[in-house]
Amino acid sequence: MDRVALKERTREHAPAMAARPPLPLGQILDGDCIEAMRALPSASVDMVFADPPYNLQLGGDLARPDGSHVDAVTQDWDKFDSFAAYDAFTRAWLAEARRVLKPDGSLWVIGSYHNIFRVGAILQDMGFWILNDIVWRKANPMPNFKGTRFTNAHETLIWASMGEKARYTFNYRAMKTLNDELQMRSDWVLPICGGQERIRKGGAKAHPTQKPEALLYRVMLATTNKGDVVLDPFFGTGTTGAVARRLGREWIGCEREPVYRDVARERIEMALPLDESSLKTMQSARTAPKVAFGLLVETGWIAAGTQVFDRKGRHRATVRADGSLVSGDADGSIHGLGAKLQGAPSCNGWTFWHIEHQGEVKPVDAIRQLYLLATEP
Amino acid sequence: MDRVALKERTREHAPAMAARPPLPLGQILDGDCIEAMRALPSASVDMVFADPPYNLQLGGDLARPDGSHVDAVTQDWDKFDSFAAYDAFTRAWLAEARRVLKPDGSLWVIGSYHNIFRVGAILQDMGFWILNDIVWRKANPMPNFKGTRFTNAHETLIWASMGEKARYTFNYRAMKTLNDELQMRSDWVLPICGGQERIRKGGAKAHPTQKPEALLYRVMLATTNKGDVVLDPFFGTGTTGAVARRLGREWIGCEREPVYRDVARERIEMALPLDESSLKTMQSARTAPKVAFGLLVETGWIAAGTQVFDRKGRHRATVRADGSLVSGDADGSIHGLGAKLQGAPSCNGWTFWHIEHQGEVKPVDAIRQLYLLATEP
DNA sequence: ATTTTGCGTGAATCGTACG
DNA sequence: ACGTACGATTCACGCAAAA
Repeated sequence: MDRVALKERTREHAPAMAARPPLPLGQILDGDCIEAMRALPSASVDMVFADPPYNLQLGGDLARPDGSHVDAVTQDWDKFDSFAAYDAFTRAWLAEARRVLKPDGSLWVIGSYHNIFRVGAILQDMGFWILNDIVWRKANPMPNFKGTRFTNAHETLIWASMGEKARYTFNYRAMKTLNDELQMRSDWVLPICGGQERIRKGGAKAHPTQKPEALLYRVMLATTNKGDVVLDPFFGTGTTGAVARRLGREWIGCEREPVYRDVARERIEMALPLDESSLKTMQSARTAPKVAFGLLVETGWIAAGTQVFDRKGRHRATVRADGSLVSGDADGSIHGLGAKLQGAPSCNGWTFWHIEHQGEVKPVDAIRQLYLLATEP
Repeated sequence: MDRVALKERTREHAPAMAARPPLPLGQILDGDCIEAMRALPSASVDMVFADPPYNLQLGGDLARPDGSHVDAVTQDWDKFDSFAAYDAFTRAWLAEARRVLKPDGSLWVIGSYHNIFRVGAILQDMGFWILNDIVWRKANPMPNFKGTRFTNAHETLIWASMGEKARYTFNYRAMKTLNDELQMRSDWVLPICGGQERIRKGGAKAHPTQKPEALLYRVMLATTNKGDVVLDPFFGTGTTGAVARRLGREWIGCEREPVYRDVARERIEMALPLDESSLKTMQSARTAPKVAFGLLVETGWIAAGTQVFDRKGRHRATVRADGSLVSGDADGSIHGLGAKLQGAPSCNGWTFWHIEHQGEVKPVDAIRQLYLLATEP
């Protein structure tokens, strides 16, 4: 895995070499996240992923043109008296996040224009060093029903290290493989969380702001390594925990609503960890084609760990988490490995590799077509 | 054109009713932008578009509000001090921008993750109300050569009104037309400025951060009207002026570098204004000529006594001679009765009620459109 | 069984004029 | 500063019901 930049030496993060309290791995801590984080030792986690309240400040009710009611975020946890109050809250949880992060760890925060500018400025003031801002471009956002503004079709994530000179983890090669051999950009197109993935209780959504697993998948695959500890101070229904388990990362959550904690625990229990070979991500350079095979893995159209094979059954391979394939000692992109196994100069992996899908054997290109049909036109 | 929300009345923006200094339209003001803006009358411009310096370490570009120089010589410079200086500079120019903006005017700022979070938080603190954050997704960004981060493939714009209750201009219909009859979203894909458009002096680019005209075109078309005054405090090579001229908007620039001023003047002179007919944009119903339902009855397009019904045939009503509807005991306007029968708080009668016209079932809005077509000058 | 149509819904700062 | 009346406004996706 890639380690970038020099190791930062700061007194505040010198690891305590004496006996340290054990980390509550795989646990959801009860109560206020700031209090909960205080119970954790300093410099002990590799990543913090935070989806704090956005402080939306919504007005009255909103109706669609057809008269139906928009189910808005009206929860108390999103209410703050003023920008100053929100800022104080933000400083408090960020300070704890900074304390528990290892010097080489990194921070992710997601937000919208309501809060993200404040969060970004505060974390800069605290010494965090912004590495990228990432735009999650929603494939299917809610429209602006009244025609008063531009459709609010994205959210923003900030990725920051502990300081300008800090090392941090960035799995460049895995990201490039995931993006079909093009550098991963700062704008990610992903659908919002809906369908089977959206957790419902009695027909209603269990949590108003559940994030898609594909988003966390990319975040974690890009900036943590297997076995790393990921802390989510605003755990909600546990998307972070579910993805961490799938990707072989350790996790700790904080969540003060008992209902969300229950939902999260049940959900994470059902998340199946990927096996060892699927988790190994590409380490070296390869060459390959166009529409990302990795995107199909990330979005769950093809699960990591899935077996693929050629039409005559002479070659088999396993899909890894970053969209690469592994077959015995050999690995590569769908195209590279196909060529290697056949001893051919090149291979169109999309038509070479097949998959069993709904009881039928289909080329993986068929899955791509399904994805394209479902997302593009 | 659309005006949204109530007119804000604040003392700070009460227009001076006495003689006002004339606006220096079509001029590039010399010197520091904060000083230059001080020469402009309060509440006099409709839009401010600002592309402030991004890089916090451009010591030469940073001056404190009192004019003193920000010392940025030492390599190990104090981040907090530099952020504070940048914030002071930002507050100073935003305060002047706020003073010169009309109560119904709006502000645009473009930036990257280096500065946009600070700018956004500060403008919120000053009372500006964020309407959208817009992501300019670069079609052709510079790659990340070292492979240490995600390719930084976007910049962020903030669009803000003078306050929560302020009116602002948003040409919804023009944007929808521009976007192939779909609502314009908050993510815009546009190429960076290059090729013929990129101004060069002796082979080298004349300005390091020249923005594409397409970006300003969309900004101005969306949020100003013909004849509006647009102020750009960081004029550079005058993209704002060139697009303003093309779109029939007035402009004022501030730029302290003589070289940029010369380039901008020459460039804007060559920009050809569009003719009147090209400038006419699609109007929303809100601003299109109003047609009362009663007028259609009065003029015989819909006869009194005609039966109207909702699309699913659950409700029927009869048109009365005064343009009201009656259904059993209930009556009212097309909107009021529609709402009443559905038990809804409101209803768009134009699309709710249908009529049989030439053997087809059509919303009554279709008849209004026919009327408009037939009576259009 | 397969295709078409209908309907519900998603982190939303979502109206204006005139009494 | 209210209240009240008028009237303008939606995209993509998942799933269920119907054809």
